[in-house]
Amino acid sequence: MELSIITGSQVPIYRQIKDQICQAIANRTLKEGEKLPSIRSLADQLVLNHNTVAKAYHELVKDGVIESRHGRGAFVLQQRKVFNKAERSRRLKQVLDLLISEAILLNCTPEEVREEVEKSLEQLHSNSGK
Amino acid sequence: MELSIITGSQVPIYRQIKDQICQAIANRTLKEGEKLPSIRSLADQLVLNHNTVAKAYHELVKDGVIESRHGRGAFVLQQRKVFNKAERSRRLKQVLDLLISEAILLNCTPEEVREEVEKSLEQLHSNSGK
Amino acid sequence: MELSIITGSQVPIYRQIKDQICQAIANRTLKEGEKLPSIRSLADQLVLNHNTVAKAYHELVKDGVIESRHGRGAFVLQQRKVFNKAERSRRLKQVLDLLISEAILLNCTPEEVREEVEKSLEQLHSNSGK
Amino acid sequence: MELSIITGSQVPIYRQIKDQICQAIANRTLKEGEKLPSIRSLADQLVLNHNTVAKAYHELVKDGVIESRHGRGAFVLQQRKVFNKAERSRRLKQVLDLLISEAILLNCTPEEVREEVEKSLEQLHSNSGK
DNA sequence: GTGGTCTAGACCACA
DNA sequence: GTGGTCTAGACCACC
Repeated sequence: MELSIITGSQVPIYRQIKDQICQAIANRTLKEGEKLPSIRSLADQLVLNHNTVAKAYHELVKDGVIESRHGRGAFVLQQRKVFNKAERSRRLKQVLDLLISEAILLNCTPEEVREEVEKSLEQLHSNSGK
Repeated sequence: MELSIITGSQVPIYRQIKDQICQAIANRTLKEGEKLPSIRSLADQLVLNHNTVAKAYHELVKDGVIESRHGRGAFVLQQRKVFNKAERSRRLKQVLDLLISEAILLNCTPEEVREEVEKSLEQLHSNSGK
Repeated sequence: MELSIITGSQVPIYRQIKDQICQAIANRTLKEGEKLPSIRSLADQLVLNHNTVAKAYHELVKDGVIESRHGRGAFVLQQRKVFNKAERSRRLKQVLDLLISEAILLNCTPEEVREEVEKSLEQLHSNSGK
Repeated sequence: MELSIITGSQVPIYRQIKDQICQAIANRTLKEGEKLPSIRSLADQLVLNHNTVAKAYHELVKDGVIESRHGRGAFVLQQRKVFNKAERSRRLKQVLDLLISEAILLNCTPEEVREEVEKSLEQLHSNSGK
């Protein structure tokens, strides 16, 4: 599995790891029942503190995405928690409020916001064909 | 002016104040040249420390949205600061990273994100014809 | 890094810190990508409250000079934010108003002001060839 | 006497009054022994709080530029306090340090700073022929 | 350990 | 009265 960390981003590192594992599961790079890399090996690979990776794994366990088997490692679970449409809409709206405020402050046109959204959405494209 | 603060939110209080003032200016609840409530009176009204309000106002000054006049108060600027394209792109990107991160976690399709963006963009439309 | 603070000065402490860090970067005492002292350690060293140092760092972040990484520290940015001509002019004007005000009070001739400006500009020369 | 106040400036209003009176004396618009407008009439004319004008006058008295005669008004003094060259240089340097820091932060060339200085110096020109 | 936010309260400069 | 700065100390998120 290939993960890439952007160190200057607003998104915390543990969240980037979490995001990318979710994405890998969604597009079936990581399949159900498959073993994840160990916390320490992933930390070494990404040159991170192992506590950072541990936090990401811990949240994935809490979210029911992976399962931690003592002494054996972490494994992708069969059942993924699914957010319903209303829940997804509600949670996206929180971030979108920030976006709109920033757009107002910067005096952007709606068109410009759409363009920037499209640019950022490319990261999601690989996830759309699943 | 009516502001509402959610204390338990992820979004820091000073940011909520900043956002709501921006929106008030955008929808012309606050007009150009108009005086904002004083830092301390707004702090009293929202039951906050005055430094929290001061921080919000200070950022608005830095962003060229309002002007602070020593001993007299803060006023909405007549002429907004112009951000260049690169700066607008840079600052939008910071928020968009959060959006994409959330979308990945929620397993949204790009199409669904576009829909939600369009819904939120309506707040911007009302302001774009002026 | 050696900073010196004058507590009785007209110039606020956080501004003195900001200025000296800018100058340290300009004369390459602080290099690109280098880590700044932590907020709290610098506050201890200068016998200041940590919030005062935080305010200086925060402004440097806003001005695109340094980058703050949560839990890791603050770092000199590789690539400086580019201000457009209008913005540079606007911000220089603010300081120049103070200069002219002082020159009037001291009854200086324009020629004398020019001489003093040239003396001070030498600090900028050393940085301009890079 | 014609005074003009810029309300959005960094320079406090009382200081703008002080500056312009000094300048008027220097270019002999106001002559020695001449009566200044009363505090309240000047406050009315400039649409200011009379305390603001009073503060300007009070500092001019303290600096030995004008004299306040109880019940009769304020008058320009014969003897103006003269700053020697070294003193002028020292006081200009304080403000010039701020200018250089800002120029470094904005990544200005020395040439650009000179241009902006020249623009601001035009306010001093009327004072140079005395 | 790091930075980010918030509170409480103080003192100063300006109008 | 207004805003600007600074201190002291708290709690949180991140690494």
